[in-house]
Amino acid sequence: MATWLAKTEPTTYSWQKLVKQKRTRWDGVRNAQARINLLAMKVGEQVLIYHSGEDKAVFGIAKVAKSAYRDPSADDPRWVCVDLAAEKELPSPVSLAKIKAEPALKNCLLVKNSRLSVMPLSADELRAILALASGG
DNA sequence: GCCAACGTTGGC
DNA sequence: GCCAACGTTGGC
Repeated sequence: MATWLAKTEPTTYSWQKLVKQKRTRWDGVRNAQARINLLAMKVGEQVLIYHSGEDKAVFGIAKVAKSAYRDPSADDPRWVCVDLAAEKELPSPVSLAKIKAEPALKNCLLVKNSRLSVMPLSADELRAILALASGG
């Protein structure tokens, strides 16, 4: 089972808003590589939600509620979106600084490719982030 | 098909 | 506010 990380600008759409709404359409992704990742998501897979901009931290875990389908917010029918449902909030947010300071996460795409908005996480990377979230 | 110019994202 | 990294566009 794959795990993912999706970025959002909290002023545009935040983890807190997802918790309130319980479920949302994750649309607006306009990057070819991110699109490939969206297409690979399967229902039930976990997606860490990361805030860029002011917060720069992972806040919670969502689950894929609906796999990729045409993004109605795009003119070009090739862009896709998924539906995500809030699953659980991390015990504490994991900041980008902590992620960068953690040797196990040195090569994760969040660090390596700061402009990618939807990316896969390896099992080890997920473990490392969750460990940081519970104070480890 | 190459590459310079430009736009955007996102960290600092 | 700045700039590096990256993607896209358009002239050739």
